[in-house]
Order: sequence, then structure tokens, then C-alpha cells
Amino acid sequence: MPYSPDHKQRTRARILECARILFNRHGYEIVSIDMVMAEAGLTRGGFYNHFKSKEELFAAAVGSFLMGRGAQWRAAAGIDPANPAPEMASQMISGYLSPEHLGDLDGQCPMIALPSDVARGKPEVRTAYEELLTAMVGLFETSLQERDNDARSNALILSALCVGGMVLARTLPESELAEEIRNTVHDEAQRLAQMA
Amino acid sequence: MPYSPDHKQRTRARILECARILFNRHGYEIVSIDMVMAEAGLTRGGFYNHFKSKEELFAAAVGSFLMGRGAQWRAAAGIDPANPAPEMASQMISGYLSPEHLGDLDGQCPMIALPSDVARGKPEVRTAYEELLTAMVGLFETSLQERDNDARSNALILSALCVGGMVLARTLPESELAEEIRNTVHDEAQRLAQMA
DNA sequence: TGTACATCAGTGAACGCGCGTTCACTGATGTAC
DNA sequence: TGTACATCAGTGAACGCGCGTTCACTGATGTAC
Repeated sequence: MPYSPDHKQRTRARILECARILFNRHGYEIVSIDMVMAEAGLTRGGFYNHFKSKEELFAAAVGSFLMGRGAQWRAAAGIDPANPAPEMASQMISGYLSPEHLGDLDGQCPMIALPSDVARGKPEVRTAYEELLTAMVGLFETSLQERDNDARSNALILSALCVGGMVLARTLPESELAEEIRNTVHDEAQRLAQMA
Repeated sequence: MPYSPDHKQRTRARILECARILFNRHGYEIVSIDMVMAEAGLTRGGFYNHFKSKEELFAAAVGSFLMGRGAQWRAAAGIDPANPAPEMASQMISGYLSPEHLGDLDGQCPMIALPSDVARGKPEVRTAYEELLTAMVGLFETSLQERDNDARSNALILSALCVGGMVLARTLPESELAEEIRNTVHDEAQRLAQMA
């Protein structure tokens, strides 16, 4: 048995991490398998030892955010999904609609960076996106449900505000309007979360 | 002076219309200049008589929605920007967040179809996107301002809900969740427009 | 402890293909006479 | 009215390039003895 048992698994994780960052920054079509593998310190041929196609890599990269970069991000924001507190919704909104998140092209949530690419992708890619959204909606719902008997609807609305506000702010030229959108949507989401 | 004076102009408009539809459906990278020109009944070489690059075509195609397909769409929905009525906001929300708009891959608003592509584009492309959003925000604001002393903020929030709700519903796999998002966001936007 | 070996992660050349853009040209058109 | 012409929108071959994927191979590794 050559190589340690987890050698391949760690290489795969490295490829995935590089892919997530590159896709976030440049989008699905621009990023080539050569770019991903070079970034991971490997050559192109080895790619197919780990993934059966570029599309499969894309789905895996989108899905990897949930337990990878997204988990770090939740921890940094003091969010513990295992012990949901009523203030969790407010913390999520502050972090998601923050200027820091808007500027973080590499580390951002793929729901903001890649909706158009995902929408044109195969079902497995769109399902990976759905997992991210389901997680976000679930966290909002859990946080709201103590005080809110319409927690599900408000969780969906908060998710649409978070993703929608950030997509618009990201797509606009860097301008007053982009900041105005981000700020206004942030305040409205906080208001809605407090009211609930 | 060969050809009638508007011959070139009409050809340009035809190229632009084909480009808008193809970009909407397939995205910026997948659509080639060959595809656009063939769709317009022309050959690739002539493209550069009309546009100086693919990126310029993209910006023009995004911007063309406002006075082209978007104007048809407003007319069909009974929206007259010249005579803004208080119920205009509600009409816009009904049309924008409708199942018909969700299913219209060719004719949809580019703000839904292309945010990721635009965000990675040159400034001229992002400025074209900004024109679309500015128009939408302006229509909402005009419609709300009679009864609402916070019309600007609510116009921004409604825009984020419209675009955000549709981007999510479009990106998800065709599922209950996609319909639930569209419906819930639609109802919330209507509620907000009525309250204002 | 040291050596020969089997494994398989990783290599890199090659495949067929289509891209955006350029450019010398062609030929349909409206005008001049 | 009819014909020769100048214009320029449109043509299509060619350019250099990089893509996703395949495949015969290489060589670092842990194991067997």
C-alpha cells in the first residue's frame, strides 16, 4: 500500500480548496483545470484521479463551502448552530451583509459569487447550491422560531434579502449605489429579524 | 452612398437582439460571436463593423433591455412610467416575481440572468447593469413616494427582494423550495409595497 | 535491519476542437452623369 | 432612362491560443520477507 492512507484524501481537499477560491474569483468558465491543479502544486493529468469531470469539481467546490470556509466564518461570527440563540439571526445578517464580506472575493459565499454559473450547470451543481441555501434558511428559521410563528417565511425572506442585496452590491460598479443597497438591505433585514 | 441610411443601424439592432437572448440563456463565456452572428443571419467577420469587441457587445446587450424587451414587458403589464400611479409598484412586483418571468429564459431581465457574468466584466458592463437597477429603483420610488416618506429605502428593498428572490428561484433545482421562495418573496414585497 | 517489490498518485505529451480577432476580398447598393 | 462607378456592409480564410480529456509512463511510497 503505497502512500499513507489519507494522502489522496488530503490532495483532493487541497484541489477542492483551490477550486473554490478560483471559481469564486473568476467564475466557472474562465477557471481551467490547469489553473486549479497548478494552484494546488500539481499537473493537469492527475486531476482525473480525483474528479471525473470539471462539472463534478464545480459541484463539489460549491458544496464544500458549508463545512469548510463557511464553518470558519460562522465560528468567527460567534454563531453556533448546535446551540441556536435568538440573536443568531442578527449575527448572521451583520456578517453576511458586511463590507468585509462584500470585499472578500476569494472567501465569499458561493451563493453570491456564482448564481449565474450554477443556474446554467447540471442538476448536481444546482443541488449543491440548494444545500447552501437550505442551511442558511434553516439557521434563520431555528433562530427565529422561538418568538415568531411565521419563522419559515421570514427565514426565506431574510435569505433572499441577504443573497439579493449582496449580489446587487457585488454586480454594480463600485459606487455610492452599491453601498446604499448593502446598507439599506442590512438595516431592513435587522429590523425584520428583531420584529419577528 | 450604398445601402439605405438605416441599413447598418437595423443590422446592428438585429445583432444586439440575438446577443441579448443568447447571453440570457447561455451566459457570456459560452456564447461565441459566431453563434450571435449566425443567429442574426450573418457571418463572423462582419461583427467588427458594428462592435469593437465581445465585451462591448455584452454591455450593449445588457443595456438594450431597458428600452427594448423591458419596455414591451412594462407595456404588457400596464405600467406607464410617464404617468406613475400608486399601484405601479404592485404591478411591477406581480410581473417580476411571476412564474412566467421565472420560466422565460430568453426574455427575462438580465439582472436575474447575468449578475455573475456582469460582476466579472469590465466597468462598462457593470455600468449597463447599474442603469437597469437605477431604472427599477426609480420606478418603485416614483410609485411609492406619494404615500411613503421613506420611499427611497423601500424602493431599494423591493428591488433587492425582486432580483434576489428571482436569482435564488432560478439557481435552485426546479423544486418546491424554488417555488416557495418565489411565492414568499412575492407576498412579502406586495405587503411592503401596500404598507408604504 | 535491509532489500526487492507491487501499488497507484502524479506526470506531461497528445488529441480534437472552438475561441476572439484580423484582413484582403466581394458584391449589392444608391448616385452621378 | 440607362449605365458606369464609388462605397462600404458583409464574407470567410487565417492567426495564435488554450481548452477538457485521455493515456502510456514514472517514481515515491509502505509492505513483505
